Amino acid sequence: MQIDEVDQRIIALLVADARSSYADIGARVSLSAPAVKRRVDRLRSAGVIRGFTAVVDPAAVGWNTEAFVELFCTGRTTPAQIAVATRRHPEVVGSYTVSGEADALVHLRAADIGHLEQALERLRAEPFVTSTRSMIVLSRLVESPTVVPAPG
Amino acid sequence: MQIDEVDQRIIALLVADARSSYADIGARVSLSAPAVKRRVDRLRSAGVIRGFTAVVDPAAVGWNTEAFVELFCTGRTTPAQIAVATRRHPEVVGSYTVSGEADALVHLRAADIGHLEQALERLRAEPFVTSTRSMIVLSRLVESPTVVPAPG
DNA sequence: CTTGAAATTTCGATAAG
DNA sequence: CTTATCGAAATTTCAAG
Repeated sequence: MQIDEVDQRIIALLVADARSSYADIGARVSLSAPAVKRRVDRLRSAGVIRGFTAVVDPAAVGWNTEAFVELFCTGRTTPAQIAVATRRHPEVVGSYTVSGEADALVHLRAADIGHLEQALERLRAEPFVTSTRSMIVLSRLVESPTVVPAPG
Repeated sequence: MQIDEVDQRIIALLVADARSSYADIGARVSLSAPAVKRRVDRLRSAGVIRGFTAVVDPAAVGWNTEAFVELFCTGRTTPAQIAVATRRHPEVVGSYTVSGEADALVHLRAADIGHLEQALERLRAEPFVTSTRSMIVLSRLVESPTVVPAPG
């Protein structure tokens, strides 16, 4: 799909504030509200824009503990297997296959250390997991929800 | 601040779709639209809801390469130092101090391997960085923008 | 094929109960 | 918190570039 500079600016504006009106966006990109809506609809159906979400402070809803866990897997483990296995756990907020020593990196978010330990235990129980190495997050320094290239 | 079950359900609905109307949300939580708006306003000013954003497919906007980099730092490096240093780089989408071997974990997103290498080089040039260990993301299996505890 | 303008419907914000 | 109201925004339709 083709994305022009106007689309990029619209995307950037929606990332900054998903609730801004089409008229507001239109004013900034020199287009009418319906024209903006059509572009947004097109971007949505093309999958460029996956959706709109609220950014929530995890601590405020009681999720105070976070960790990144490196997974070491048995020889013939497929990414698909890791995907379905990690997706099962509600504590998993991110999961990636990676190059390097480990086979996968899993981002966990839990209520507290006890909850985290329990989630980790469940992860380790997956049949293809041979071992894990955990990094507990001490403080979150940066966390951008999404990133778009700078307009221009 | 106090968050009740209704607030939690409202948050969950907004995470699922930040553009749903107050009336729609109200219908699902058995409240009127103004009542929902008041709660959302309260949650926003309390910082529980940080904002609303569009979820964008990074690949669709030309960011095809991703990596997690472990930072090893000199003895007296503070989290604040790491924060300001990592925040400077536009490729950094996440940055955390962690327990374990490394001192920090940095999540990078770049256009391609060349761009990633360049960003990594800039990171390694930070005075307090003694060494790094990179995990290049081969495939993204799970990536939830945010997570809220299951309602109920 | 995309835009802009007008018309209709829906939504948001506020006041009152 | 709810109902009611007014102004604004979204959405559809349609005509024009």
